[in-house]
Amino acid sequence: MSEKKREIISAAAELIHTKGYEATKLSDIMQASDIGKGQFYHYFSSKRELGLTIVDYYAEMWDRELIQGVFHSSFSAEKKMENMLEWAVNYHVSTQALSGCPFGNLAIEMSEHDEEFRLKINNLIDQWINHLADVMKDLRGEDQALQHARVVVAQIEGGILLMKNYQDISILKDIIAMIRLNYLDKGE
Amino acid sequence: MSEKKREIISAAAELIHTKGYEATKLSDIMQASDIGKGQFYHYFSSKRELGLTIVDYYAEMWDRELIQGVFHSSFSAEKKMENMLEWAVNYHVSTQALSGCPFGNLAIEMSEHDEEFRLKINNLIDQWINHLADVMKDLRGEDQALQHARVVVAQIEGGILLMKNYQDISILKDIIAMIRLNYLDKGE
Amino acid sequence: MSEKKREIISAAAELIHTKGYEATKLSDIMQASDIGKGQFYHYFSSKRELGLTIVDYYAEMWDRELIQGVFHSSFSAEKKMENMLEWAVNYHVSTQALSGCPFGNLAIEMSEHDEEFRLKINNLIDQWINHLADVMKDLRGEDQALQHARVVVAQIEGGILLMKNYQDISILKDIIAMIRLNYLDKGE
Amino acid sequence: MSEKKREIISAAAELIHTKGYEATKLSDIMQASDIGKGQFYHYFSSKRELGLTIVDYYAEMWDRELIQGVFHSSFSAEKKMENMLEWAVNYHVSTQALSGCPFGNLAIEMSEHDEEFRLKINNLIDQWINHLADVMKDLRGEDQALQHARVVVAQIEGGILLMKNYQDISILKDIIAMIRLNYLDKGE
DNA sequence: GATGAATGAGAGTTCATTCAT
DNA sequence: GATGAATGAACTCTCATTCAT
Repeated sequence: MSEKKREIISAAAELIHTKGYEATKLSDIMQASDIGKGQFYHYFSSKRELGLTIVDYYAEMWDRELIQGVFHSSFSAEKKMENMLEWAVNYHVSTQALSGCPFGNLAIEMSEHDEEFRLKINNLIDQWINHLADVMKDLRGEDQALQHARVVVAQIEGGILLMKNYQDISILKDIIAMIRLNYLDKGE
Repeated sequence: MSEKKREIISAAAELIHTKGYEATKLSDIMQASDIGKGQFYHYFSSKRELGLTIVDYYAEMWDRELIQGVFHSSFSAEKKMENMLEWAVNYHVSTQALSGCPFGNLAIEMSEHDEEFRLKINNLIDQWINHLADVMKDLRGEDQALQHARVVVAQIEGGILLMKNYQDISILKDIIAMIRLNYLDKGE
Repeated sequence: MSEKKREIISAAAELIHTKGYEATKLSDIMQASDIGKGQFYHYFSSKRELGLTIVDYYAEMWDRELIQGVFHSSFSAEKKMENMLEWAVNYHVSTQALSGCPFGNLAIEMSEHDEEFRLKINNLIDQWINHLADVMKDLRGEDQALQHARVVVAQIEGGILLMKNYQDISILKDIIAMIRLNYLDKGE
Repeated sequence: MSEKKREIISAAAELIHTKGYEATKLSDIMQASDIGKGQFYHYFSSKRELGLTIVDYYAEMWDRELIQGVFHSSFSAEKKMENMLEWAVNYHVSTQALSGCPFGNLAIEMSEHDEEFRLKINNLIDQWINHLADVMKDLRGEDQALQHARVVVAQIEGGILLMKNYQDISILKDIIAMIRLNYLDKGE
């Protein structure tokens, strides 16, 4: 993939993360990645195609950081869970972004009226939940492992939503802390 | 408030709930509420003002159904919690809408770049959390009541997000069931 | 129909007559009828809809001048034929337009890839041929009346094509004269 | 001329025949002849130059099939006329194309606003008419030979126009049959 | 209080053409 | 001789908003 295409994707990803898909205009993207109209359409056939490519771009990051970096690591279940929680918070701390979850936002904006977006995003979320369910099995046995995984993911995504609405990252930190308390520090 | 204005608000609220604020066009609203351009601008000075009015409209519903109907009722803390959970699920069951949470969606779409929207929505969420914190105090003592309230709200909002992305209401039902298990059926 | 809409139609009809449908740009139409983009789309939902409306506009003229004015007149068959030929030449003489036949041009441009255009135009041509076939029956009996009607229409449309390519109206006049000779002055 | 250039010309000729000059985009041509932007501009300096080249390409075919193949043959005038009529119908039968006459279409689309196109096409048509006039002289004497030639060409081109608008080749066949009847089977 | 015509900036997209490699 | 990235004007169309009646 050409350098320029990558540049467009990452500039657009950031814009869409911040403003949403619909509110991000092609002109914003062109300005942010310093290209003209023609060049944009040289690389992408439409704004929607760019949007879908961005989801793929998140999917790669996701796979690298979460699936490979956390779940496929050789750490213990406890440590995996801990790393996942840290990773979730750190993303928002490091970017100082109070924009929320990049694909959580897209999930809400696109799921109902664009099936292709929905499925791509759902694939990410479903992977997350399933890998977490495996960790749950190690942590607390087979019983309701999937349900607990869903609860944790919901809690994180909901926590990010609250953080965004309060524009205060400590809200998310607190909620993540509660997950830790509930699933990791139980017996202590 | 004139009947027509109310009609516009409720038609627009539904559209925005489904498609989002940005993706809902004035023309959609005019068509859905059967009015012309002139009449719209007679009642509202701008699309944004309508949007803000819609948040107020949700605030009324909110106050009626959740604050008065649940938290200010004379039921026990357990029953209040139970009713709140039922109310949360029922909204999505009854409307068969897989559109998600009307103001949760707006929170994500608007919080970062429109402070007035953010504050209005935050007011609703904050009320919810604070009233729930009171219930928590009754249920399980002062300790971390606010944190637990936030966790529950996050879990519900996150559950709705997952439900929307899976386009499957059972996801939300399961997550709500887990909250019930965690906070209500503990000792049983 | 509003005056403005009529103005747009007639300005656009002339442009499309001269330059063709595809080569006539919205900006040409806007300039010629002195309107802005918005106003155009207030009256028409698309360029194509305008195009179809223009065919209807020709159909009206057609009905008025040819069907009512010539074929439904109380003249003899000879006189009807004569009037039709005169009308055909006069259109091109009076407008000094060497643009050809307004809907003959469209027939060629649109027939193959836009069925709605094709059918609308075909309706005009078919009416012409059928009314002329009736005149032929009066003139020279039932035998091959339809075939002769088609031949005459083909000769006229083909004559207009030659006229346009030679950019010389005398070509058309000559061909019309030959039709007259063939069908009207036979016995003389 | 390189093989590739010939390929581009024939692919573009077919596209323009079907869709028209304006509606045929460079991208269509590039796709149909499997070349890139650079290669196109290596062989042609512009779309217009390609268009003019295509008329030349038709002129060659024209010369080969009609002028040499029919008019310069050693057949009798009757047989030449007959062969010309057969050739005219066969082109549309064999290609099953209801796209009409390749340069008749161009004549209508281009004659009025591109003098170079007009003259090139006019050259073809004029040759046709003049050669046919010679045949007419043999067939029916000097009297109005040119006029009759024009009428026949007009009838054929008009017949093709009707055929295209009816999307029915039998219309053309019928009209050609009438020419035969009029000029060849007269005395029989 | 209501209508819908008018506005015009800007949306996403197309396209012939140029240019660096 | 060939590639495809880059250009930018122009294209059809959208939209929130204003204005005259």
